Amino acid sequence: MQRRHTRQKQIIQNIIEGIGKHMTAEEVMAVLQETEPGIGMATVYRNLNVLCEEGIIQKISEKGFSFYDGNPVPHDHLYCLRCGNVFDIDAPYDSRYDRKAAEAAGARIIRHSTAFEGICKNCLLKEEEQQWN
Amino acid sequence: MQRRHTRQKQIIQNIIEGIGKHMTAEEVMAVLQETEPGIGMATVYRNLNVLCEEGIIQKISEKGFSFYDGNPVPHDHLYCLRCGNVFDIDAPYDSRYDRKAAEAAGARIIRHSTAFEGICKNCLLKEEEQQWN
DNA sequence: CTTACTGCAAATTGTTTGCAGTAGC
DNA sequence: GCTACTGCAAACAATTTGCAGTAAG
Repeated sequence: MQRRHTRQKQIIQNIIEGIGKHMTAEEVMAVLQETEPGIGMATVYRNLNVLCEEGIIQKISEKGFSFYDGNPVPHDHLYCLRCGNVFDIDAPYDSRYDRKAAEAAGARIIRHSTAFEGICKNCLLKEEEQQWN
Repeated sequence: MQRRHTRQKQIIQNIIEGIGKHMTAEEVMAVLQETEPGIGMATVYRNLNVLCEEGIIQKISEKGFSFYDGNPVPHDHLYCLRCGNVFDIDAPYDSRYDRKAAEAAGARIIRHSTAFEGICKNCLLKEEEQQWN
């Protein structure tokens, strides 16, 4: 089944790769509507799934959120318990972790990604300001 | 708002703590029906959420799965790409990881958990058997 | 007695699917 | 021209919510 190159798929890919951060299907849809109204939600989901299969983007499902990330390389995330936002953690991929887990589980590990929970930079700053009131 | 101690909540807690592995809300429901038919799905969800809030159990949402775990201590998981099952990884919690992430993001990290993807022990064994056919 | 909790059904959310029409190749 | 892809609506799964009745304190 030879895959076809369509306008809508190209546009969707451009949006996620261009914006430089992960977004939900809903957010992709919203951006899409600005320039190309009339494209259906189903098309968005279908193309996001295809792009994942092709390894061009990555689907991130953690802590009940679902994001699509233009950067297909596995990387870690921080979930801010205060503001609820999700941030990329820019730390190098540590394959020693894979080896340790492989040993502990007797399994072959392909990749990992870590979900951190805490308070993000912004919320920490806000908290500090509060101290002076 | 003083919380009340109810029979259904106690039963649900017993099930998850007793079974020694994480289970979906659906699975809790199934076990529940064997001994206590008539308890509604909504009650299961409500009590699971309350138990999470109280820190007695833990909700795990990764890779599109949602589990409830009787062990509230954060720990890592392996998602088998072959059989689709989820396994606990029994490795000690490494807080150095938290410190590294805190530094990289300028954030305060409370905890983390890592999702590994790979091939589980069972599937590796099956694969080996295939070699001889 | 008071009101938090229950069981049911209906609502909501996020995502997928069926189908007739459209458009890549 | 063939058939994969689209847009829409309907279907779906997982979870939450509204409500009248029940039971914990």
